[in-house]
Amino acid sequence: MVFTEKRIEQALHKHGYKVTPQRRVIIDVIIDSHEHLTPAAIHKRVLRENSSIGLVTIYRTIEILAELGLICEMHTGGGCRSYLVRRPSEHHHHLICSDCGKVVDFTDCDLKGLERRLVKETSFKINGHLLEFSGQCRQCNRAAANKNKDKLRERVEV
Amino acid sequence: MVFTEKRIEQALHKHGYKVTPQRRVIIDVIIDSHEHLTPAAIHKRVLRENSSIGLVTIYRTIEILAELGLICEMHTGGGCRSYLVRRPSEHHHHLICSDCGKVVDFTDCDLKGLERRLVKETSFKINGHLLEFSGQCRQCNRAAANKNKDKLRERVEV
DNA sequence: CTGACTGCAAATAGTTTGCATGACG
DNA sequence: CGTCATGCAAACTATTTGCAGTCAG
Repeated sequence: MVFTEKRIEQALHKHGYKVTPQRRVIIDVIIDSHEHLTPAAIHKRVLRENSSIGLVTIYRTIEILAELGLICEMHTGGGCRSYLVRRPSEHHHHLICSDCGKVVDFTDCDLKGLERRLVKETSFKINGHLLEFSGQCRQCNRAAANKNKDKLRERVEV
Repeated sequence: MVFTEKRIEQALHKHGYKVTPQRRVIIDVIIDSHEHLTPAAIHKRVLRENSSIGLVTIYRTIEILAELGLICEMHTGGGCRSYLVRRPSEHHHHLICSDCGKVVDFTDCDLKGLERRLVKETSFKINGHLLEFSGQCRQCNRAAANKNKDKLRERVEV
């Protein structure tokens, strides 16, 4: 089950956002398409319904929808440029610290079983996968913990 | 073990690319940094070594290095904009057809064991993960197979 | 009514291209 | 020496912002 138009409109409402005709069209387009759409692609389709909606409105609307967790962003290659020397091993993954950007590589991901099941269930031919964990490294985690401690202290003192 | 400067220069050479001072500096910077660097960040560091290297050269060099598989691109959120209605289930992943863009969702990814091991080995606090499989859906796979058949036929006929 | 929303135009950021000059092999 | 590489400027593309008018609640 996927969010319906009504559900999305309720969510907008609940968070103090207005439900405008433009937003309705944009939401319809995203719901009707089962592909992942770039802002420009959404705009193109939206224009078929209402030729006066600006691309800016698409950007502003998807920002809100993403913020409310109603749509999700995908990573389809290209665009996110960030590079690292590669390990010659044919295959590896990353564990990335979202605070300091530190990267730890790991090789064995043990997804064969899952992959086999997906192939069986979807009839896809699977060529590859992208797996990344994100979190906080030891230092950043500790730093964050200390900061919280400070904050608590402040609250008590005030 | 990671690609060394020498290895990378050999690879450039082997593929008919020249080893210039600019490329040396860029390669050094990428090797020396264990973080993932954006083109702009690479440029900044490169300027410390040689203040006359242009950002354009960074772009052209990383393009080659990526093409030769010497560096790898990472996905660190933001930048890749492409959206889809979200399933209300708290957690899911995608299987994406690289030909037609069709997306299949799946929920259970069974990474707990791997996650536990990573936590133990790296002392990271893991907050989340990004998992995507890419491949060809049944239709596109079939279409591709037919096209290949046609190609083979052509070759035979010519 | 009033604050949030919209469209336009302009600003900004990121990336690519054309071209004359320079240098690796 | 020829070919590929470089740097500059300009062109593009993608995204964000400022603003005045408009509209949902």
